[in-house]
Amino acid sequence: MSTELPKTYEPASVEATAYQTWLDAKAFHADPADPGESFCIVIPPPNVTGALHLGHAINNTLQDILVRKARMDGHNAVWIPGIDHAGIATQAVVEKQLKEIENKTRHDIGREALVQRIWEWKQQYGDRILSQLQRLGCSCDWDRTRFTLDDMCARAVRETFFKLFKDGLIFRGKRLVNWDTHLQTSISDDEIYYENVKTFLWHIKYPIVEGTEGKSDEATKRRSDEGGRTPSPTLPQGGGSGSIPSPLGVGEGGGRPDHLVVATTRPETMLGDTAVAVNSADPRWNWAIGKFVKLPLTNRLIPIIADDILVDPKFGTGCVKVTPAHDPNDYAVWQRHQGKADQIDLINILNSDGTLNENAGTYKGMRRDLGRKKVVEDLTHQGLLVKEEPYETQVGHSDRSKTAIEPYLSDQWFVHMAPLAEPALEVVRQGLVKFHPERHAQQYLAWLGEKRDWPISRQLWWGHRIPIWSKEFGTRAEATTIMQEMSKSFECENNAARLHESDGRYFVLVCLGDDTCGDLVTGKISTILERDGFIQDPDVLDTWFSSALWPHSTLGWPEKTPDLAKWNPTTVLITARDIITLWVARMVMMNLYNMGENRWTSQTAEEAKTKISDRKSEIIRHIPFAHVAINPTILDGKGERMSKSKGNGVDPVEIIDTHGADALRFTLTTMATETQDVRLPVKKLPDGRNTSDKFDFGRNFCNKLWNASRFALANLESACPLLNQQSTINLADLSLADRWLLSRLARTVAEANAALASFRFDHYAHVCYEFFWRDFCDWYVEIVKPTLKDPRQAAITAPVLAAALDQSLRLMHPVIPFITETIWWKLNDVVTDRSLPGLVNAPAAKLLIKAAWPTPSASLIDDRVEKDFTLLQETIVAIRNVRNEHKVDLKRVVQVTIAAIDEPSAKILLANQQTIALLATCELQAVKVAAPAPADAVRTSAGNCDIFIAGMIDADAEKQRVAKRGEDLAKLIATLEGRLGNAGYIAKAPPHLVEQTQKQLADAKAELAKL
RNA sequence: GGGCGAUUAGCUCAGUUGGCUAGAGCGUUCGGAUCACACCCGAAAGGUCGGGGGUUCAAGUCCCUUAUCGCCCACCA
Repeated sequence: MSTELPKTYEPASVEATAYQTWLDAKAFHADPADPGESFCIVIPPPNVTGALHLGHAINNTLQDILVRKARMDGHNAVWIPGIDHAGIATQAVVEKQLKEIENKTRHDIGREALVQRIWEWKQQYGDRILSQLQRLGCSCDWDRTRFTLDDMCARAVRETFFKLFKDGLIFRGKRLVNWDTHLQTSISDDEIYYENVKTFLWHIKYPIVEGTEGKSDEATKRRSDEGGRTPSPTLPQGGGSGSIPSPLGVGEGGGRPDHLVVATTRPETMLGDTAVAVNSADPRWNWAIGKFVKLPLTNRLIPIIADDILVDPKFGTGCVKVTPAHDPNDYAVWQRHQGKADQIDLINILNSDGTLNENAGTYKGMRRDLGRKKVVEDLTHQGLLVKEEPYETQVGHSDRSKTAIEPYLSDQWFVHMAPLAEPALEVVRQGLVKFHPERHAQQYLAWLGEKRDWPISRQLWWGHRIPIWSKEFGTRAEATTIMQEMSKSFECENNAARLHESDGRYFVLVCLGDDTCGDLVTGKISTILERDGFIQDPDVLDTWFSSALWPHSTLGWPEKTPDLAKWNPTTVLITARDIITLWVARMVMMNLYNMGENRWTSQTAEEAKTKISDRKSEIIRHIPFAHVAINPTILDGKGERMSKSKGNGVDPVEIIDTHGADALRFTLTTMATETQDVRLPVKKLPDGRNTSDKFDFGRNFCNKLWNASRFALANLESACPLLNQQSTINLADLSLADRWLLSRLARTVAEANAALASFRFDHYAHVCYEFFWRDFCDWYVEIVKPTLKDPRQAAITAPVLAAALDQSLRLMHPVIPFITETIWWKLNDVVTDRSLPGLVNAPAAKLLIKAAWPTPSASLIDDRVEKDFTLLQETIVAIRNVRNEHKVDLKRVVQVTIAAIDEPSAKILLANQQTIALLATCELQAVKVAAPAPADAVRTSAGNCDIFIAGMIDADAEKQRVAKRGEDLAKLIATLEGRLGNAGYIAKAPPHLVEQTQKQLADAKAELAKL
């Protein structure tokens, strides 16, 4: 017997073999020259820092489903795998290791050595991630595995940076960044977490100075130079007598106070204050606008300005100290007032390590917490501290170093977003890029719509080094001259130079797009530059900069490769919703920019809209992907997001060990709904590994498939002679069950197609489950058991069984590839041709992964057949039901008489009486219209046919059963009568519904009457 | 504070444009070692669809409101 298959499906014994077979057959490998419609998915590259968890498992399972389906559809399909170098996260991990094992910092070993160590680390952990994907069954084209820091990606990064620089979209600027004083790097907003900290709100007196004599600060000078205009034209005259009395700082003389009070949680930052802001509509303070205060401890004079955005008069004292260099809101004030009459200064008081610098005067060198203590002490001594009130606030901390972040003014590189964002917004608005579910587009549009400039420099060593060399010159003229000379010697188009002015200093910045196109004699351009005193920027790029290029950089861009021509735009991106902004939006921007012929940008929304409307067919070739499908978030048992940083991630390999890869995949796929996140309680095994009962669902399904296949294979083998002399089978030769099964099969394939086309993975898994377990196993297989033993009947049944199994395996292969592939080989051994000519086409294939997707003839879908079969099912269930209620022994054959409602029903039931007898363990006495009820028989019904079962002796059980049915009917009748009694219903509801209700009522009444 | 989502059986979730006596799996109860499968088979119990309004002939489904939970964004000196 060919079914030496074990009774229970053992994933471990087949998975490795199947996977190796696919690899050996190069089944994952794609060639752009091959025929077939392009289908491409690029993997969301997992961070090299961590092992994969179940969140990755669901994401990659869904991708694998689509790519396997596409392959079976005959598309030229490729799935590009890869890993992200994850800048700060990776460097932090290796630095931590360095500290723990060797007690060294990165400065001890230097840039090159550290980067070398990170590469070693990457090798080890990157391989682990790839092997996890392989255990999961991912059919990635491993020959095309990329790393965001490899040479191919680096080339794309340099080229992109260069183009952006040349187009003026990259600029250098001083910005307030989130500064990690420990790692001494800027970090992005998403790398910050907030902690509640109990501190104080200190209220500090700032004395008001009448007049402006004695002031010497720049801002005042500038204002004087500009003619001493009134700072705030909206200032109402004679304020101060307003109805709100000032509780604080009322001076002895007159009605006006001689000082104002500000409140702060960070008193040490007052050393960098450059203004005090009030609301122009606040009568308590608006009279003071334009005056000055003497900043305590430093004795600098700083202006009182109006800023209605910053200051909420209802909050606190109504006066806000402004420290532009150390607070994001205050920085915004500085920006708002730049170039205006009341522009203010910007003073940085911190060093990059978080200590106070020379601008902090006598506090220089102190750490920020010490400085704070000292400032409070000194203010207290001077009697300027009004109040110290307990206060709880949230302080941002670095995700990596766990230390408090500091808003810090620093030189950074930025990408100017607006011109890139407009086209990216428009392609989504116009539906060239579609989100699934659609609502996620909102987040994308909202975020991108802000067009906030993108800070791309990171003070790290691990990453793409910024391809800029710079040198300072004494004067603008000198710098300009050098620029001109350089432009002569730079024949190559791939380099650009620009003059940069900062704080009155002049720099020449040179961006090298392609360092290799220098003079062949003198060598690389960078070498020449460095010889001339230019130095390369020490910073590296934000990881997202390289990730943003992923859909084209992985395919070889900027080279015009066959891969790129074939597979970009890619077909669909599947990702988690938390990186819609950081990643998805940027990919859309950069693909449009890089792949568009003329590095297209748009200054206005209108311009973008017009261009895209007019040239849709062209633009559609420049998007990175046509669809973005968002997969659910995996939560742990407590409902918290599974993530590496939280440490609650579960390794999919542990689940695969206990349940099998297919069970994991199938279960996760049923959970991939559009709305719900997936809550996955896990439990610890004695050996410390995790597992979860949730995956029993998938494991059971696989086991069912395994055993149904064992049954089918054993029976097909014995029917083999019949199969090989197979003659054409006509629909008319088939039994009701055969035709029903084929109808259900065809319907299921259609539903699966629709589900996958709309990224409803849960629907796909669901229809597979229903068809295979419920229809195929529970009904069809049970019905054909005796048929298969009769050679005459088996001549029809066996081919149908073989075809149905063949199609089922194809249908389910994308979600459960290992088990279906393994069974496929066995099926190939037993029956070579499973086609039913004209009905089911089943082209032979050695490997299922390369087989054709099922395409049973649509004409097989037959509502009439399905309805007739339902009558058969209901009849059987009704008899089983009564048997169970009466506790009839399973083996006891009961006598049944069926009084059919009409001739067609009688005909169906009569034709299938053997099936009824078999599945309901009964003997049919009579099946005909209006058959008389035998004496002492219990009555039940199905499809309005009366079913009489003789020999039921449990009177109590019967009484109960009848009573319950009577109650149900009474309820139903009341509902239906109510509906029909409603004049509106009769008048307005569609006639077929009214008719249906009337019929239901009549049937219910008739049944009740018979009870 | 703004945006999005969720709330349906003990648990985890489906429920397509409003039109069923609201479904599934697990769990529970009853019956079963039947020769594909006990990771199984047959059957049953279990829900006024978070609360309150409204629209409609008809609401789990649409609108308003409210409560609770989750996520994203912006964050109060």
